[in-house]
Amino acid sequence: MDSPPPLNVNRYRNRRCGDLRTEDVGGTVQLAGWIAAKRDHGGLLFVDLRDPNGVVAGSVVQLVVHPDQAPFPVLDGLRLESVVSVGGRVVARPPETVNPKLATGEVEVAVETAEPLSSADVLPFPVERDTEVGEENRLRYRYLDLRRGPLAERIARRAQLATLVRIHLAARGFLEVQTPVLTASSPEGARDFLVPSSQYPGEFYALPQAPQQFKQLLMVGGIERYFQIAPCFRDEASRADRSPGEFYQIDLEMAFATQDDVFHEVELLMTAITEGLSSKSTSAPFPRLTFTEAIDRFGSDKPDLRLGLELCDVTADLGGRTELPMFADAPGAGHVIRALRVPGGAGRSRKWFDGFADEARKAGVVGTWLQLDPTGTKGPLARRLTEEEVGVVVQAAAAEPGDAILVAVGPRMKASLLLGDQRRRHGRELGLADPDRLAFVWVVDFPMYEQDEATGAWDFAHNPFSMPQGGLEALRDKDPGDVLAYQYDLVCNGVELSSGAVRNHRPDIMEAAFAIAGYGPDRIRSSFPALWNAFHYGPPPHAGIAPGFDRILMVLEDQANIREVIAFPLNQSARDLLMSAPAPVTDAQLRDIHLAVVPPAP
RNA sequence: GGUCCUGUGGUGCAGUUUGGAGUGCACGCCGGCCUGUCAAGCCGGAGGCCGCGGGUUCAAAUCCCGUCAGGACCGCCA
Repeated sequence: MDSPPPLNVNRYRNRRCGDLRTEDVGGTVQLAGWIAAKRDHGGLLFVDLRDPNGVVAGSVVQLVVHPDQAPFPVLDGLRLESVVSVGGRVVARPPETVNPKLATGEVEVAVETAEPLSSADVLPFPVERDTEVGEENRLRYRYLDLRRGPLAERIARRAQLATLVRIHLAARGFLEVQTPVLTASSPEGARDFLVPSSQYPGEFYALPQAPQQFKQLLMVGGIERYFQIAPCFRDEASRADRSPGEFYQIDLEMAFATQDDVFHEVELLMTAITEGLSSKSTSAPFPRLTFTEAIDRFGSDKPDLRLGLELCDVTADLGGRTELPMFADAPGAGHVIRALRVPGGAGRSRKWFDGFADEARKAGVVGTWLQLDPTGTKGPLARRLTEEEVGVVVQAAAAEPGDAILVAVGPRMKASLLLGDQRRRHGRELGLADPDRLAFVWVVDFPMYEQDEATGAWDFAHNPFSMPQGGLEALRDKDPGDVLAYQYDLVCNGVELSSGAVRNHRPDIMEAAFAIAGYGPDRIRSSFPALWNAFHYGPPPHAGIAPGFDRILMVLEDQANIREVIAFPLNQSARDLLMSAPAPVTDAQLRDIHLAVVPPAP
């Protein structure tokens, strides 16, 4: 924690509560703060007075008030968390009453005057005691939750992160440019938040889902390196790691840059962040996995590399070669046979294994298993495979006695993702994730297109502005499913921190790329007119990325919920419980913007 | 749009499986006692539509249906 701000010496206070030490004994002080605790002994009243940010810094000092003195009824009558200014003398505590748990524990302040500055009602939840409080109450009384400390500490860390990012990127030659919050609706992506125009009836601004097009326009405008801690707005459902509505990205873009250049800059930034704000360890350059490798080895496009466990594939060893039909038929059906070792899992209950099989079924995969019990190999596969075949699986999975092996048979992606999910869950459960490590990894070479299962139509898998690897030739000659994009993710400890790409700055390649997804040139022109036009006036090749600001904080602060790193978050269902938003507006307001509300049909 | 979990004095929880009087714990609140506490202590007290509505039953916090609120997840998030 940084040092506190300069103290305004005035009639409220001339010292901070938490600063008082033995060398102050004998001096007269004026203090102000919150009443953190009261201990009334009848003949003697102790009051713990807390500074602003006091819970964070542990900056509390004990006041002593005698019943025959004027301040007694004042302090006696104020409830906890009331605000008071007191004058008094710093005295040394009798040796037997020194409190070694307090920084100020060797002294106390004998109160001579007390002026109440504000009073507090009975609190909706305890501020000082660190009892669990329901999140609904914490959000409704966010100012009290902030006063409690842990949240305030994370918000302070958030400020430090913002400062560090600005100083670091400015030193690396990035220009911070602010882009509009009121802009045009974009046809791709999530649902937009719309802002009706009062000047233009029936027309709308949209809040940006990201400054994507603006930062590319800045490249065309000759800005060599751009960054912004950019607010992004998406009207989409939330998750624990995803705010409904608004979030922040460290948005950056570089002209005449390659994928490697972006990686280098981000590795410098993330290393600076880790070293500056965390006791966790990391090492750069970060390892790279292709999307295909990530799926095959870890069953996820955002693998937690701390877990160690990897999937294995026995399709070549067992597919078509066993008496077990689901294995024998797998290669012919284009299916894979994959397995995951669960350390010490042999003794798990039948219900546990059935749960896995059930999840597999829901995922459109066959799930089965082996238990390497010391008394013998058990599980459905033990009965259906020969001893030799069991040995193949055990060896491939590198399993040891006492382990279980989960096996999935089905389409490559589905089977892998199913086991990847198990890997993540059991890995965390088994404590395989080192909490002191930040395991960054680049996931590269994402496919450019994905095929709709039902219609067979191709669509962009990710960002339509990404440069296809191999350019025009690849688009012309390759099966769309085989075209890779210069598209990359930065993953840390199983959390997707960031997506980025080398952008497609060539109108001709853009036309070809959009054509495969079924969009004609008119569609590009009408959907992205500014970018399309700009790319006809000498756009430089450029590349960028946008690490999630809130997500980085979550990882640094070991928080599973994004609301824990935001001062005033919306709740899961996008309500602001503190400010009561959203809320109806007056008819006059609606008239101004030429809107009428049509309630949903019952 | 869907699935699951939770809802009990101001706070956090137990009680719900197996229906039997709002039964309990810790904290807070109000009052009293108390001159060395720092999670102060002791005594007393107040505070409940068991989220809400309906149903089953002699009887519902408990079982069933619906609904609202909070959370986790699926869909969604270029």
